[in-house]
This record gives sequence, C-alpha cells and structure tokens, in this order.
Amino acid sequence: MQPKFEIPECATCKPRLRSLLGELGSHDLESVSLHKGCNFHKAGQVLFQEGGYPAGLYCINKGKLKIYKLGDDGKEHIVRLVKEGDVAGYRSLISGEPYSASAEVLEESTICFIPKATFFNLLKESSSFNARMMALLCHDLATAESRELSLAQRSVRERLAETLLMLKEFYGFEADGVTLKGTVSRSDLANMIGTSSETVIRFLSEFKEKGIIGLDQKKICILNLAALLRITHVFD
Amino acid sequence: MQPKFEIPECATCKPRLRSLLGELGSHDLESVSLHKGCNFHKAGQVLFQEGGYPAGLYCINKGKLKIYKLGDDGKEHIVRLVKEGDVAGYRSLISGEPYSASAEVLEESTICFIPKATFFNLLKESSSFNARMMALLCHDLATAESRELSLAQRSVRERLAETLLMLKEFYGFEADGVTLKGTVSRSDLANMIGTSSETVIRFLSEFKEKGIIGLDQKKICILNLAALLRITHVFD
DNA sequence: TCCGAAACATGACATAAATCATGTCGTGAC
DNA sequence: GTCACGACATGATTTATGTCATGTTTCGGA
Repeated sequence: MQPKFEIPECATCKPRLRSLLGELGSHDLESVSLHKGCNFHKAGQVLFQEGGYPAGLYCINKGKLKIYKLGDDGKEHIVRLVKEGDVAGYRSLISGEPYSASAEVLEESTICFIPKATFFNLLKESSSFNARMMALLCHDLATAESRELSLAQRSVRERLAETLLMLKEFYGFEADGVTLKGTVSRSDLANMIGTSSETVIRFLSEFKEKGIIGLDQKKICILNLAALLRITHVFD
Repeated sequence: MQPKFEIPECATCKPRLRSLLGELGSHDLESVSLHKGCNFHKAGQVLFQEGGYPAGLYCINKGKLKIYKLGDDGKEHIVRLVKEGDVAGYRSLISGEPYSASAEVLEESTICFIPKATFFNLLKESSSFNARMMALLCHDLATAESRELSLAQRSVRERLAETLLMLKEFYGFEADGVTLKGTVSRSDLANMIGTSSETVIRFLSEFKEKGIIGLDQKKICILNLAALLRITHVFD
C-alpha cells in the first residue's frame, strides 16, 4: 500500500518534533529510538557550523538554540531561535547541501540526534512525517520572507517591537504574566534585528521610559502589549 | 511497491519545472496534461494576490513573473523573480495557507495551471516529484535567508552589486556577452534591494561612471564583472 | 505627430542609525 | 573581598540613505 500524503490540519501552528514523532507508528518509533543518540550540551557550545555537512537531524529535547549566519565581517545574523520540541539542521539534510547556518546552544540543553539514514527512511516510509517536514519547510520559508520584508522596509524601532513580541511567543511569560521566561543579551537582540547593540539598548531604554516594557537586569517584561503592537503597525 | 525517496543529484542548481515534469512516468504525465490549463498573460497582470487562497500550481511556460509582498505603507518588496520552467505559488498550496505574496507578470507570458487535486496526487504518487518539491522549498529557504543576511548587514551599494549579478543569472546575456537580456525598472530594482529608486539610480550612475556597467536606455550591460564581485565582497 | 504620463536623473536637505568614546554595573575567578 | 572582564548604558559625532523638489527623457496613445 502506498503511503498517504496528508496535510496537517493546522499548518499555521508551528509543527514541533513532539507532534512530528508523536504520530509515527510503533514500528517506526522503535527504529528511531534504536538509532537516536541523546546528549547534554552546555551554553555556548556549537552544534554545527556553516559550511559543514550534516550527518543527521538534531531534535531539541530540552533547552534552546540560536541559528545564525555569519556576515563577511564575521558579524552574526540570527535567523531563528529553536526550543524544546523543535528540530534543527533539517534543511541541509534534505537538500544535501552544506549547512548554510550555524547552531549554538543558548542554555543547558538535551539534544537528540537522528542519523541521516534513519531520517531518510522516515521521510520515505512515513507519509505523515514527510508532510510534516514539508509543512515545516513552508513555515520557515514564510517567516524568513516576512523577516526579509521587515528588514527591507521597517525601522529598527519597529523591528525591535516585532522581535519582543516574537520573544513573548518563544519564551512565554513567568507566573507574573509579564516577565519573559529566559533572557536574551542585547547583542543577540541586535543580531536578530540587524542593528548594533547600542541602538538596541537605546530603543529598549525608550520603551522603558514610555512604560511599554520593564527592564530588571537581564529580565525583560512586557507591560504594554498593545503599545508594542501599535509600534509594529506603524501607528506612531 | 512503495515509492522511493530520492534526492536529486544536484540540489544546488535550481530545480525547474522542466525537470520537475520531465521525469514523470507516462501515466502521471497524461493525468497532468489532462487537467492542466494553459493561458496567455499580458505584462502587468496579477496572477495571484497576498491573502488569497491557491487553487493550484502555476507553471511558467514562457515569460517572467515577480513575486512580492506588500509592506504596511503599500510598498512592494520583491521576494523573487520567476521565469520559464519555474513554478509559482507552490508554498501556499503545500502548506494550505493563504498566499503570503502576490505574483505579477513582467512580460508577455504563457502560464499553465495545475489544479490542486492533480498537484497533490503527484505529490503522493511520485516520489521524485515529492523530492523535487522539497528541494525547491529548501533552495528557496536558503536564498531567502541569505537575502535576509544581506538586508541586515550589507550596504545598498553591496546589495545592488549582488542583485546585478543575480540578474545576470536570471536573464543571461545577449549575443554581445555583456548586455542583460530583458529589462528591469529602477523601482523594481529598488524593491528587490530594499531601498528607494533614487538611491538605486544614484548607485547605477556611480557604477556607470566607474565603467563597471553600461546603461543604454532600459538596457543594462555588465562591463566589469570582477569589479561587481569585489563590491559584493566588501573589498572597497 | 504631438501630447501627457511615467520612468529616469540629479541636487539639496533631513534624519535614522552606525560608530566612537567613555563610564557604570554586575558577576565570576582568585 | 576585590579584581577584572564582559555586558549594559549614554553621549557626541559621522555617515549612509531617505525624502522632497525639480527637470529631462522616453514611450504609448489619441
């Protein structure tokens, strides 16, 4: 019987590994568990580097990564953040090209590794896995293109507001409902936005002045979400 | 027998529809021909629009398109150019989301339309077609992310040089070996680069002064390719 | 063939953001 | 505890590029 090709019901919500592996048949799951390796990684560790060749897929069990490209002058441009349940390095794996970006561990993480052969096996045997990989590719392409639009047309202030909203989604809030779980350095923020850390600091201060955000050491809290949305939408 | 999943030999060269359909079995090809519609389109016509829902896949038989997103102020950002042999609108089709960009015909074109059902049939029946769509997605994702890097870190002069080199690949040269086949308006150039048309004009003039390019009306010729590459690589 | 609109071109000026410079604060090593 | 280093912060200055204004050319249509 030929595998069915099905589009996941909700393509707009980011497909995570949880759901990626969750729907495999027991046979496939067994094969994956058999071959996967699980490892501990400290903050700062580099999982893979631009230019290298992938040997398999990284699945984040716990922790967070930043995926970045280096510019000619060696400056980082952070392309996306990745957290528990996400996968990393799948694009190069599928296309057979060298990594086009590097991955660095942001906080202590447990990361599984699915070897190339197992991955391709899954890709051909499981049509739902296949469809999910496609959906992931589509999702990442869409977000890459909208970041492109932002970089091309929006001011740093607007991009910072966008990024703060993205971080809210990525990290979520602590119990108080305003403070972002986890932290980002100013320079990482700058490297996501495509600006200098000084400029990020200046606009963060501005937002703080206006009571839109709060800054307590490394912690950022979002006090006025509506204001951030407004900035994003150019009403200013 | 289950379909084999194969990665195309050369994933770096942009997979085009020619090769996409070229390798289908006669049965599949028949089904595609049966359902596909072929139409004539004049320059300026809009094939599909951001926000709309796809009913199928567009395959460019002859002609060229620009794919663009609109910013908040209504300004275009051109995400990619598409020519004969390429497909358009496949991302939304696969992900089931509304179009995230619009497509406008740049010059008189013949464009085929493969209905959704036929497309998904192919996707599930032909593993080579499936792999090729994946390769296309991967390719587009990689280029989107490197454009992102450019926009984030490079100057307008550098991005213009890059774009001219891209246009060389896209259009190719006329018999003289220096003049680009086809034309691009200054404002389209600006909308690819993420700048204003005035700025594009200024830098084009600069390049012309330096003998790097020639401008004859709408036609652009590349006189000193090495110099363009040098600008791209920041040696300046 | 002429007209008008759109594309092209160039100058003057405004401004966002980069860069440089300096200082403070917090944190981990010893 | 204190020392040093990296992250944070802020000011001064420069620079790239956006914006506005004006003029020229090109090209399609009446």
